[in-house]
Formats: sequence, C-alpha cells, structure tokens
Amino acid sequence: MSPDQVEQTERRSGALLEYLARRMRLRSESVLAPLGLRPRHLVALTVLRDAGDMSQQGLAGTLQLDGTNVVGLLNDLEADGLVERRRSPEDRRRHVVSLTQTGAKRLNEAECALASVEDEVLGALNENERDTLYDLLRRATSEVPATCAEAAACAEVAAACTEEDR
Amino acid sequence: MSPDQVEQTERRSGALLEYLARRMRLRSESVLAPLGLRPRHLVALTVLRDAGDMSQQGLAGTLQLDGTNVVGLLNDLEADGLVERRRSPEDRRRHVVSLTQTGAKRLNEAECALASVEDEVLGALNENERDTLYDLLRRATSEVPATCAEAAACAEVAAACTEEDR
DNA sequence: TAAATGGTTGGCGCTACACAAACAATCTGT
DNA sequence: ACAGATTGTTTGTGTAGCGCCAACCATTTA
Repeated sequence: MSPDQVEQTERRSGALLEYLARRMRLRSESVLAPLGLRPRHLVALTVLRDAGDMSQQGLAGTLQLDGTNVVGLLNDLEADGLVERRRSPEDRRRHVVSLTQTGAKRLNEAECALASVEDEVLGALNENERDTLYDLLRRATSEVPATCAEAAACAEVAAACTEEDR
Repeated sequence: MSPDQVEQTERRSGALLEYLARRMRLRSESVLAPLGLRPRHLVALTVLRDAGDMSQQGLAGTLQLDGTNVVGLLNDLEADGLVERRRSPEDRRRHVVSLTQTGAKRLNEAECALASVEDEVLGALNENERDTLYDLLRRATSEVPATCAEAAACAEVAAACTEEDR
C-alpha cells in the first residue's frame, strides 16, 4: 500500500447501532419487567408519543412489523390501558391508535426507570453528548423516508408535517 | 393536558436506538446477503476491527452473547476466512480471535454496500449529522463499562495485539 | 352486488438465542 | 504430580420473536 494513502474507513453506523441497541435492550428487560413492559412495547409507546395517533397499518409500517403481530402488541398495551383503539370516523374500518394518559405516564415512568441502564450503556458519553445523541436519533426517526410504499400509508397520518427546526 | 404546561420528557435513547436499529437491520439483510453475511456477522467483524483482537470469551462478553453461540458465529466467519483463531501463547487454552485482511476487506465492502441503506434510514440527517452520530456511537461502544468482570478478561488479552501483514 | 380494504384470530415454521451437559486441552494451586 | 478450575467445542433442548398464510368480520368502493 502506498505510504501516503489515507485509509478512509466507511463509518457506517448500522452495526454500531445494532450493537448498542442490543446492550441497551438486554439490560432494559429486567428494569422494564416490574412495569409490565417489554422493550418492544416501549418502542411502540415511544413511537405513538413522538409521532402521534396512527392507524394500525401505519404503525405496522412505522415499526416495520407484520400487521398480525401489531394486533398482539396492541392487545397487550390496550389490556393495560396504555393505548386506545378508536374507530376512525372517516373510514370506520380503521382503528386510530392513540396513547392514553396512563400510557404517557407509564412511558414516562419507564424512561425514568431506565436512567440507570442508560448510565451504564452510555457511560462513555457525558451529559451533552447524550443529549445530542438523543436529538439525532429523534430527528432520524421523526422523518419517515418517502422511498417506500409504506410512506403512503404513513403520509396520510403524517400530513401535519411542519418544516420547523430549531 | 394543558398546552402551556412544560412537558419535561425524559429523553431516553433506548427505544429510539432499538427502533432505528431494527429498520437498519431489516434493510441491511438483503444488501448483506450477496456478500454471504448477516447483520450479526457484521457486528462481530465491526467489533473486532474497532476493538482489536480478543479472546472468544471476551467477544462473548462484548457482544453479550452466550459462549456457545459465539462458537457458531466464529465458525461461519472463519469458514469464509474473514476471521482467524490462533491459540494464545500465554494461555494455550485461549483462542485469540482476529480479523484477517480478507475480513477487513469484506467488512469494508459491506459498509460500502450499505451506503444506500443508510441513505434511506438516516435520510433525515445530513452529512455532518451522520458523522457526529457515528462518532457518538463509536465512542459509546469503544469504552466498555468497567462494571463487569468481562472487562478484565478483555484487557488481559488486549495486550496480545499483533501487527497484521499487508 | 361484487370486490377490495382494515382488523382479528389461529396456526405453521423459521431464526436467534439461552441454557445444560459432556468432553478435551490446558492452566493453577497445593 | 495431582486435583480442580478454566477455555473452547459439540450436541441437544427449550423458548421468544416474528413472518407468513388462511379464514373470517366489518366496512368501503367500484
């Protein structure tokens, strides 16, 4: 190899994301269990809080999860009163899924309980860095790419998309 | 909820991390398949590249994976010549696992191939933001929390770093 | 009225993974 | 030198997550 070659690595975040997510998830499980939640429930609740009400199909698209599995997931959450299924007025076939107050509260409790986990897993990052990490993740997840067909389903709900940034 | 209420959310990254990792993984699979790799292989290769040589136990600890499963994982990678198991000179029970140059090359190829996936999943982030995201993830994963006993095992082996022929 | 759509249920199957047991090679303490 | 612990390997078993298919309502659309 030439001596002055700049070894430009590819810097893809995918593997690191998965690696970190696994660590986080494994440790979260025990913390979440007393709250009657599992990691995937937390993801669903988070999505519902951050993206707002959604049809079940929209949720399936967002979570990239098979529709039949979303049913079970929502059954769990609704049984605990964390989530609500209402028939859509415009199209009564649809269910509009929304976070209840109890759901929002439980989600918040869970996030509080996860402080120790985050401290452990993100121990190498200081307060500021964790904050920007959260912001980046939040922004990355807030905008659903328009490339896929699922976007169409989501777009309907996401119609209230504003281009405000701070 | 009253609109003027200052809703202080907890800003935990865990759920977002998992959410994003899932999206990334699902789309990665098809891209990785022609290279004979699966997401978890990529994680292993990435860890080996970023953290250097490691005992199998150390790898199991780092990946938070059961030891017996690490065997199978490494069998896959070694069969493809992407990874090498050498007996440790100091303790011949141990295998020192290291990335081969073919492995490094394949990893790089994979990361190149994943450009489109990242474009899609991280579409909401610009070049700079993706860069800082990568840096944050990298730093978060580079420092293994000293809480666990695994750290000792890793550190011990880490001394046996070898210069690779190129 | 017929066909398509959203949701629900049940079942089948695959993959990832943990866990346990048994074994070989090797190290460590007495 | 011997006993016991430790690393890695194999094999087997169990379980959870999840995709997929098929059948079935309720509703909407053609």
